[in-house]
Amino acid sequence: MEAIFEGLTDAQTKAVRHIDGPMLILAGPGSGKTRVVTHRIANMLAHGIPAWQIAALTFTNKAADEMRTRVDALAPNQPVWMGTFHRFCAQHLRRLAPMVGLSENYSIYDTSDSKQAMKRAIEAAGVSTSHASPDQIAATISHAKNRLTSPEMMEGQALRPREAIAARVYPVYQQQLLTANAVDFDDLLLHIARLLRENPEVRAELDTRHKYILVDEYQDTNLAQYAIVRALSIDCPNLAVTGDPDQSIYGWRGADLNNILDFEKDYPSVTTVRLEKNYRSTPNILRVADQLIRHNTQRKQKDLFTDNPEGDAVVLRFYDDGYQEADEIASEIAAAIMGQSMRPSDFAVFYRMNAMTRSLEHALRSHSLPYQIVNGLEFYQRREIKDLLAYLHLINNPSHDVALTRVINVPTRGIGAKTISRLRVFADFHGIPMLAAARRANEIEGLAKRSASMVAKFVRLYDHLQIKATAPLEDLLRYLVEETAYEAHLEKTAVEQQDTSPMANVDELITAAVEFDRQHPEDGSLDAFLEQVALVADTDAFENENDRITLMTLHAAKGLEFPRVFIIGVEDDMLPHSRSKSSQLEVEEERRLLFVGITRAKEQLQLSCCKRRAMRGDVRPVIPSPFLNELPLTEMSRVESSPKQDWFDEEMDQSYPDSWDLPDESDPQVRETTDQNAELDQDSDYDQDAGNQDAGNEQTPTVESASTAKTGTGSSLQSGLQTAAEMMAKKSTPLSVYREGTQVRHVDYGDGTIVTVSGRGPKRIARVKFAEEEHSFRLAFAADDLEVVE
DNA sequence: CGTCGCGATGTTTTT
DNA sequence: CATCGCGACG
Repeated sequence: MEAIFEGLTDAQTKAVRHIDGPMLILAGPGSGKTRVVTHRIANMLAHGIPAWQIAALTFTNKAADEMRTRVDALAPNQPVWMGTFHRFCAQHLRRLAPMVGLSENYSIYDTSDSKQAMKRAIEAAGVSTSHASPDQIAATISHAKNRLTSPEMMEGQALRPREAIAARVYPVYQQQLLTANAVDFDDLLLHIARLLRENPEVRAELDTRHKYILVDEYQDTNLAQYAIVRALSIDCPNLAVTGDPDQSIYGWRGADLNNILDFEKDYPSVTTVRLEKNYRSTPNILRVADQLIRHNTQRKQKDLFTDNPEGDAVVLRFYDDGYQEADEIASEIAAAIMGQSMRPSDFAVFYRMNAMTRSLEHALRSHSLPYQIVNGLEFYQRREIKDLLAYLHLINNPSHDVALTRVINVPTRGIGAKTISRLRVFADFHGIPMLAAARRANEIEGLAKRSASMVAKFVRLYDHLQIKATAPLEDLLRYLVEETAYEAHLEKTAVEQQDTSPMANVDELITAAVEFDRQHPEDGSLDAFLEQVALVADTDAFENENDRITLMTLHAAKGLEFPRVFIIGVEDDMLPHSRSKSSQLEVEEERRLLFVGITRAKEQLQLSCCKRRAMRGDVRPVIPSPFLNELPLTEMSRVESSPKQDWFDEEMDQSYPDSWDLPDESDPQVRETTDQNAELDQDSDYDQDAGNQDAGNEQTPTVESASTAKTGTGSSLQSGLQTAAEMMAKKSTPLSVYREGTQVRHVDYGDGTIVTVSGRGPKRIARVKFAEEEHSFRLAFAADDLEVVE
């Protein structure tokens, strides 16, 4: 009990002590919010509240995992429910499915699935896509769902042309989802929200069941999520929400800032706690963040303060182009790891768009620096993975039309587009799933005898696979690969250019399945596995515990912290993004996005901006982000790039005016600070090398320092770390000891022999035969667990 | 029916 | 630049 309150401030203690009744925790960045929430849960448990009555809803899996880990440390093995809103809904919907016209084994369509379904619905609705693309229609419908608008409601109110078009597709799309026994991401929330509203018994039951509810990042909730939380807090209004209006960055997804701004009105008896003291960042960093966010109007003024030491000035850095930006950041990180004994995991690079990782990856790799890209998709986007998952989906839910369409001719079995289209039309006409239509292939007019028999053959294969539906996942997957001759298909259709062998990915999927079986011995059903895959993406698949530089979008950065942060591409049309400049509200959200990025940094922060950037093929001049002018430039360290001496640059430089500078040069304050900073640069001790070189007139100092750093760091890493990027260094790598026939020992499985090794680089996978079983290991991650036996 | 290659096309952020 | 969709050919 003592430990629960140890070292907390008064405000924190107040929040942790609070048990019954509504509470609003306004938590600035780095104010120990997670600490408060987890300690509060521990305190509730200590007061005898049953763990199963507590549910903590988060926005991302990452946040839920973090919370779980920290609660476990305080109160081990308590069945407190922690997870995302979507998972929460998915689990309740399993049980309640029949009430909304679904079966328990319903499928969750991911974004690409629903895109497919959307296209089909658009076609079936006879809507032309010349005025609105499928993506736009999908976005409009998604938005409607997030506002709890049903197809009928939309018909009555549709005003704008785009909405009118979407309103015609919406009911068709929804009906097709129902027929497919499927839901999209939005439906998970929508179905539950409607159930709670329309069904008092269900509402009352769940309200009591989840007597204590915590919501994290409340500023990011949309109307559907708001309605859910509200409905669960009527009889038992023990709702505690945490959030920060300044960190609301999901407006585009329907998040409504008013949910948090009006919380005190919704729950008049609320206890409000403000956590304003920052434990994370230096005053330098906080002042920059504070100055920036003050330019927003949609906010509650908050005073951020800290006891931390002053630290280094925030750096505002200009580079010639994205390549230089990436390369110099890599050099700087390499130098810091070498000279200041920093670790790769101390660094993070944030950017507005996923597309900006290319040059970074290249640079980090050439510096032999280990990194990880926190990015959804990737693995689950791969063709072979999607194929196999589609089979699993279809086995689990015979109505999954998107999955059927994907696999019916994979491997090719003579069922072409025409046949598929006939099946679809027949299915639509009878309102049945396509697999059911396939079973009645002989009834379909105009279907060639040959095609019909191919379809029949596929149905037989399906029924054959179906037998194994309840087997352990590993068995099922292996059986599936075997029976469909999938490996042969992969070889036949191999695209010789990938650095990863498709079969290695298949092995990895099997490994994931084995892992899932192991972690869920009781409920390890196919259903649960697919749900997990659908709701996780692989954002948090491999990230904790490995010592790597983190690359991620500003959105993904929320909730995290790093000693040293680089934010790249702080440029106009990038941040704010060109598509988010149409309204003041959108620009404010972009500003909050930068605010979130800045406040992730604990010790050092650099914002950078290029003079030109390669975008979709050609190089274009860049205007610095208008946000830069909102920062306290006088106290920041401004570093210009050293112009390279080659014809290309000279030519390019001529196309830029000498006065190239931040926008709005008429502002006298900016001019002044700019000049002052020219001096500051020379004194800056943030990075001695870079500072001196950039201030001086030497010819190619930057290049020089980069190459020094490269070799130096490479060797230091060789001795210390085992990482994916390190393996990519062309010659002898530590992991090369893993070959076919190598004897290894594993902590859990004992002694074994490597049977095969496949894939290259970070995806290199070894298949190991142990006494009783075989397992695949992604060497980059498992090397520590696989000890080589002499 | 299947595959290949071309041209056109469009690029934010995520459960 | 990269993917996607479509059209022509085998």
